[in-house]
Amino acid sequence: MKLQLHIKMNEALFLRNPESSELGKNILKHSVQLIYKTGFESFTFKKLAEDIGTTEAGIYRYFENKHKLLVYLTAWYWAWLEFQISFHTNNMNEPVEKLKRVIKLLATTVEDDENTSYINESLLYQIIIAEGSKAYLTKQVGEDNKQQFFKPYKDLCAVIGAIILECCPTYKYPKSLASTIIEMAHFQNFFMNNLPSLTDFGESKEESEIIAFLNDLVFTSLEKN
Amino acid sequence: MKLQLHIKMNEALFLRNPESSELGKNILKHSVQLIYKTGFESFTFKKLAEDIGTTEAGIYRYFENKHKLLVYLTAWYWAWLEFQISFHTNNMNEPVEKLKRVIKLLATTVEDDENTSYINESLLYQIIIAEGSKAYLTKQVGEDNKQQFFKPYKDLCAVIGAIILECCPTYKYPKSLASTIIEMAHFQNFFMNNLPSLTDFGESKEESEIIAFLNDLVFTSLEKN
DNA sequence: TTTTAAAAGATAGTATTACTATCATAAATA
DNA sequence: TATTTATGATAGTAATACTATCTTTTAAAA
Repeated sequence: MKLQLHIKMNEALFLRNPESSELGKNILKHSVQLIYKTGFESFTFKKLAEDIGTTEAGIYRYFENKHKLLVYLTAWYWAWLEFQISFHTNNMNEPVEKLKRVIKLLATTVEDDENTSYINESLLYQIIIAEGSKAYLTKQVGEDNKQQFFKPYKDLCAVIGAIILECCPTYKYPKSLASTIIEMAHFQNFFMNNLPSLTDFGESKEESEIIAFLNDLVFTSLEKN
Repeated sequence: MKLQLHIKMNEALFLRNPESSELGKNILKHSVQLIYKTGFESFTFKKLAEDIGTTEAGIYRYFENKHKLLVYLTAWYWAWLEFQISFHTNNMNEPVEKLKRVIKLLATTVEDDENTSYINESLLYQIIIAEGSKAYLTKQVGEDNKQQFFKPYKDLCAVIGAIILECCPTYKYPKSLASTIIEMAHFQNFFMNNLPSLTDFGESKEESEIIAFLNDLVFTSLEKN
């Protein structure tokens, strides 16, 4: 038996639901591969169409433009990760252990999840690291936010903030610390691999060191407060 | 008497030195204004040329493409900020006070510096916040790095890392903490203004709160270690 | 002062990107 | 079987990201 995890996406992100057809699923699958391979800047709907073996116009029936597609993919990832977190911290009652688990999940390269056949999570994780912030670092961030495009990110941040408060009810910056952990889990990874002198992990290039750094940062803060 | 601060830029960043002519200085000045106004994605050399009253081809004689121009502006900013830091922490002998000053400089909107007439630092600061990471979040980051485009950023990070070690010689992650402070000074500002629920400063929208958060984060870590 | 070299202006042109529109066909549904 | 719906094929447009060329202006060297 195979449980199918289904993430309900914001309908304003697409013109036609990509999960509703083979072509749609192919768009998701191949866009992850192609963005991973070429980077978001040189990624175009034309190349994607060629990759899939359909036409540009075909892609435009699903997504208005490549920005919306990127926002879709990042939103999907945050929703997926929130589920992973709730799943993996489900029966834990020690908040400190929970938060450690969260940090580990944020900073660890995920394996491809067989349950979601058309999205390769391990490639998507790399996309989140290198392109994720481009989803909101735009002039339209206000409008996109009004349309709730970033709700999964904000929800995840709220969940982590709540765990932080469980660890230390008097801590004053739970949400900022949560967004710091999320962003730094990814940026330190990007720096480690691309601009290593911005980190202390340039030699080893071990994710475990990023986790150790974040744990140190977070728990000294929470113990003191 | 007026002291002119001069920042020597990496020559591989431009085709013709923009500081060597009126047109060049206009390119810098108007590109800062235009990127600030329209965002980097919709910023084009054509619009810039119209803004200045020159032609597209004229801009291309100075910069190969808009990516190089963005890298130029960010590199300039980091070099300028490193000078500001060394200037403002010059006669301080208490490392903790020094680091507090650095955090304040990183997280405070700068006023336009009269000494550099053609670059508006206060607009540039906003560009760094919203577009800065796009300078390195690309597929060419490796090549750009080989050409030393990010040296000013790395130098700044090294300076801050050194101050961190002065505060606490046993601390294990000086460089990662430095890059975390730098990035978070900007991201928390962006979040506060655009996605406020990712921070604890959504109501007040006060930079001073970001500074307080970073101080708390950094100094509890350094005291404990 | 004249010569000449370098920078800037004016104009044109190309390939690619980011779309929109239309029509025919295939597949699913009523 | 009729009809809606998705897809495929093709075309077309405006904008972007450049490159090339030629002329005029400016400024430095002879």
